[in-house]
Formats: sequence, structure tokens, C-alpha cells
Amino acid sequence: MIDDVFRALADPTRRRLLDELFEEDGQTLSALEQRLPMSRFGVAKHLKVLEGAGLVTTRRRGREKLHFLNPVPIREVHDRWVSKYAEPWAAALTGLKRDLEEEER
Amino acid sequence: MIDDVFRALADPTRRRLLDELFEEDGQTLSALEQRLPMSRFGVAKHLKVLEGAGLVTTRRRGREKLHFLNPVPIREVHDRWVSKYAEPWAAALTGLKRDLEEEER
DNA sequence: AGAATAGGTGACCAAATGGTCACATGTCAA
DNA sequence: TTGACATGTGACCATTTGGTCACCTATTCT
Repeated sequence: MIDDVFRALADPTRRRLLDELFEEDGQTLSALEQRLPMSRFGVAKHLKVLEGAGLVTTRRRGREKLHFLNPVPIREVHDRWVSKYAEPWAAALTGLKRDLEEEER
Repeated sequence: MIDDVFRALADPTRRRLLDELFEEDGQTLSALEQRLPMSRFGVAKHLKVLEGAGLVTTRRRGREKLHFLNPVPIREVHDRWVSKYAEPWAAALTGLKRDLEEEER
């Protein structure tokens, strides 16, 4: 689950797609394709990965497929993972302290 | 730069390594190897990736190499990227609103 | 000095990934 | 209905990635 999210975020093209949707939500495949230096098929594949990770949700409107940003998984990554490492500077200082103590021996 | 960080975080083994260092900072390669179901070489490769991304810093002590967690890059990912998507629920609601409006037509 | 220990290097392999294309399906509009 | 448009599918290919191994260097201990 969370693994899919990290995997999806690893590719710069996919983060770019999230950026595009952040600027304008609900874009179609064709619209996104025109903004990226890549064929439609490449974009479609990346969107599929993003959708599989839950980072993008879709809705069909006739022959079009609209893509929407879903902030929930990123929120989860933040709450359950990033904050663990990014927030506790105290822990880092503890490590540094133990580090220096060790050096004294 | 930030790309290396995302790449590094994409692999579960590497996140596991960060977890191990989070529990006990400054471990050697051999110590980490024993905690993972993988050969020393595999672990060494992953550590190299983490080091390349700046997520882990090292210091030599004799023939040993100590590995320390560096929270700075994760902090940057959080500040410059994650918060952009995770925080603005307002934006998500705006998108939803526009969404519904579009549906009415 | 000699043996054991900690780590590094480069080759190598299987699998996953990123990207393209030919072709098929479904939908709109004249 | 005919043609144009939006998207989906599966094959295919080059590159990267994750992992192992044989072998080498450097350091410690006796």
C-alpha cells in the first residue's frame, strides 16, 4: 500500500503529473499528454501507476477520462512516515551526543 | 538532488535500513547486515544509495564504517513537496467543488 | 608476522521499469 | 452511418535495478 505510493513518487515524470493536476485538477489524458515531452502511451502508463497508488482518482465523462489529485495517500505518508524522520531533531541530537561520547573513548 | 531522495525512498529495503538506524544510530555494515535477510553486498549497495541521497552519513572508526541517519533531506522533502500536497485540504475541497459544478452542466 | 575481521570493487544475472508502436474499442458529431 | 476523436491493450525493446559472488585492501589482535 504505502509501498505503492513511494514507488509512484520515485519517478520525476509522475511527480510532474501531480504538479500538473495540482495546477489544474480533472485534466484528461490528452490534455496532460500535450504538457509533457512524451507520447500518450507513456503518460497513460504513468497515470495508471499513480491511480494504482491511489494518488490519482478518475471519472469518466463520455469518451474522456478525467484525472483528479487525491491528497490522502501523501497525507498518510506524511503522518506515518515522513514526520517520524523529519520532526525529531531531538533524536538526531541524541545520536550526535552518543556519537561524541563514543569518540571520547 | 530531491530526485535522489525520492528514488532512495522507493525501495522497502532502504526504508527498512532507515528504520534500523532510527532505532539505533551509528551501526556498522556488519551489524545492519545481520538484521536484514540479505547478503552484505546487497546491504552495502543500498547504503551507498542512501548515502548518495544524503539520507545517511558515515564516519570511519578504524576498519569499521558507522552509519548515521540524516533527517535533513527528508525534512526538505516534507517542506518543499509533501506539505504542498498533504496540507491543503482546502484545495482538494475546491477541486471537489469545481467537480460538482461541472457535473451539473 | 600471520590470522581474523570489516569493508570495497567489478563482473555478472534475472527481473522490473520506462518508453514506443500497431491495433482495437468506445463515443461524439455531421 | 461515417468519420474523427479519446482512450485501452498487448507486444516489444533498451536501460536500470536488486541481488549475488569471487577477489582485493585495510585494520586489528595475538
